[in-house]
Amino acid sequence: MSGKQPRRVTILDIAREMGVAPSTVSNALSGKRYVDPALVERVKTTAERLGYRPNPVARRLRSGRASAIGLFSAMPFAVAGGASRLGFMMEIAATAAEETMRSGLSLTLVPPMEASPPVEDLLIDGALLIEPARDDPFAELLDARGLPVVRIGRQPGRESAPHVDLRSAETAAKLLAHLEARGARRIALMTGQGRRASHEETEAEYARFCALRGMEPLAFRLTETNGVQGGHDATLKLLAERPDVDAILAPVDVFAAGACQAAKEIGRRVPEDLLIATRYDGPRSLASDPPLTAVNLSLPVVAQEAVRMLTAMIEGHETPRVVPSPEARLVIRASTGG
Amino acid sequence: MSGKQPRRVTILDIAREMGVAPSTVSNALSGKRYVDPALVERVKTTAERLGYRPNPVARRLRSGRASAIGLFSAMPFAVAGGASRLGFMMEIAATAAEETMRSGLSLTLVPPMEASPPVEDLLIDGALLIEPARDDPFAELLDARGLPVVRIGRQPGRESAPHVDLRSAETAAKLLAHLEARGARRIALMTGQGRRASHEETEAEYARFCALRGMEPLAFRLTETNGVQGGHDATLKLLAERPDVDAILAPVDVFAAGACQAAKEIGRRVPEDLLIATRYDGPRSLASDPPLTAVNLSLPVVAQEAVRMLTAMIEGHETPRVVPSPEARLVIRASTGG
DNA sequence: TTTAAGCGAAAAAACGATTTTTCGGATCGG
DNA sequence: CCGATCCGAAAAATCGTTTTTTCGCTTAAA
Repeated sequence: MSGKQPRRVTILDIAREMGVAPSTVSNALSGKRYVDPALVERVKTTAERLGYRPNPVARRLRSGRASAIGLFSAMPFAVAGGASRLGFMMEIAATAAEETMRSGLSLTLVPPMEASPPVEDLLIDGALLIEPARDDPFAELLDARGLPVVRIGRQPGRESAPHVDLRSAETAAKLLAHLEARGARRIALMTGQGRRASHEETEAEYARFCALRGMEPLAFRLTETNGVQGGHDATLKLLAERPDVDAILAPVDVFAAGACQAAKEIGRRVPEDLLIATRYDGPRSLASDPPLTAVNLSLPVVAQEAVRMLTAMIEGHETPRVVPSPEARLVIRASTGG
Repeated sequence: MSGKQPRRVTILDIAREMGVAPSTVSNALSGKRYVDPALVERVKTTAERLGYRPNPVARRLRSGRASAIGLFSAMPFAVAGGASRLGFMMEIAATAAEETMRSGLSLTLVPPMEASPPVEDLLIDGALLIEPARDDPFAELLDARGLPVVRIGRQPGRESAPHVDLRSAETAAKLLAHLEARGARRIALMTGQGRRASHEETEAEYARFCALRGMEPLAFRLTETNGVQGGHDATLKLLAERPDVDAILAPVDVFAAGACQAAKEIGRRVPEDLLIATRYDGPRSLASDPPLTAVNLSLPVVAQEAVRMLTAMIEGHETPRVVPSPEARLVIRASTGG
């Protein structure tokens, strides 16, 4: 069955085999110091023949070199995790893992958990942090540990930290314009309570939009951990108090899903009587009834960029501190009459 | 910004500070050997006071443990990866990551890639392998390395290897019975070419189903790497040659998605003229037009069980070699008249 | 009273590489 | 011809733990 592992070939085996010093083997293989070219060749051949694979742990202990990065989600459990675990984080994870492996590193998944994971014990050289809020605890732990971090989405209060900008203001503008074009005259906004850039930018854009049109702003911040139920309840209340609302922009997909449910329950047809739109075009927007209009955030590209920034930082290369995400594209579905 | 890092507190600092040996500090903190309880307390206090954080790299180098497991997908790129990266693997990844972290380990994502990832160099103590085919290359590499592996889905030819049984025969039986109940009289089967247990079991179940009813079997194996297009083309051909086919069971979701497309193109209405069902109830089955009837495979539970088995194996505990997945539940959607 | 166990803690070795220091021999200038 | 310089490679130190071995002391058995 699981036969015992044959001991791994080390640099010492090569040295013994050739009758040279381990340091010479190391230098020959890494090219850090000059070694006679003929000897380098012999070392390489021997290493190849013996099947030598450097031990990344040992290498790291001594030199502090890179071997893995972590992907953290700052999103609360009920939004990022929960029953249907798919979504934002996983979409980024898939691409990031591939890009990471391509750089010779590996990607450790640090899911949102009720009990905060032991950040200190993780063997990582850097981290990707998804949509951190203003006082994100992960961000603080990671910064305290002195690790290079690339944020996916600007972190309020840490504008100068390296990040991929998700351009939420533009996304909000697009969605609002779309709702208006579809006939909305009174649009309500439902964002999350977490102090994330996407919420703040969306609110600002919404305020501007309303001001320009003399539309009375109707903005709410819901607790993200309440999930679908939270969106549902808020929508019931909203529609009861303000029956003239004819569109809801709920960037958090679970809230939008809850809004759909609520509308159906009280007999408001979507999209005929009420338009609903969300931000992330993920499984939840598809699974809603009706499916939700959203935007394509090009998360694979975002993830790729983020990994590139992070690996550059780890290796000490220059890299721009802010990289914009590709322009978001509207994905029009039945919830706005697609 | 990131001021220079104050040298990290090591176990040696604690030892010096207290005038005891480093090994005593180690044993006091880890509890591996008996140390006077009063001394343990003092050590812990001192460690706390100095802000000691164990260095995971050094720990790993000495103990040989990577404290991580890998999640491998044997599924070909076009099915598991590609444009829409979500799905089976990611759904398992999300739960597995959480369960893994709960055990004090971390999870490394090894995505399906065109160029096979360097399995030898990964820092892992064990692996989860998703739906390996008979001669799966990952399985061979992992076994050759002597790593504990838990398969998610039985591997043909390696029946005795530890795995979570996905019970594909029962799943197939359920789907076939459902199609029949919805009026199907001539059901075609579209599986993949990879020699996976799920395909083999489904085919066997299908053969039995047909034999019992005197139904002529119409089974096809498509190349999985052809993705949606493959399912699309095969369906066009099938329906042209056998217009009497009134239902298609395509366990691979991309094939089912392709079948939907093809049916629409040639004016066969789904579900009125043609029933279509698939296996995995993931984003692709939701995103199809119409959404696809599928089964809930309880992947979170499956992932959790698999991680538990694997951690038990890594720690050398006893564990059953085969654990059955929960019973699959039909999720009836529009593609079969849901 | 002598010796053998037993015990908790100290000391040392080990993990596998990288980095720094030392060393022997050739080269060169004076 | 002697000493300083330079060079490539060997030797040693290092990274921070864990694991193994050794040690000094007390206690129990003979």
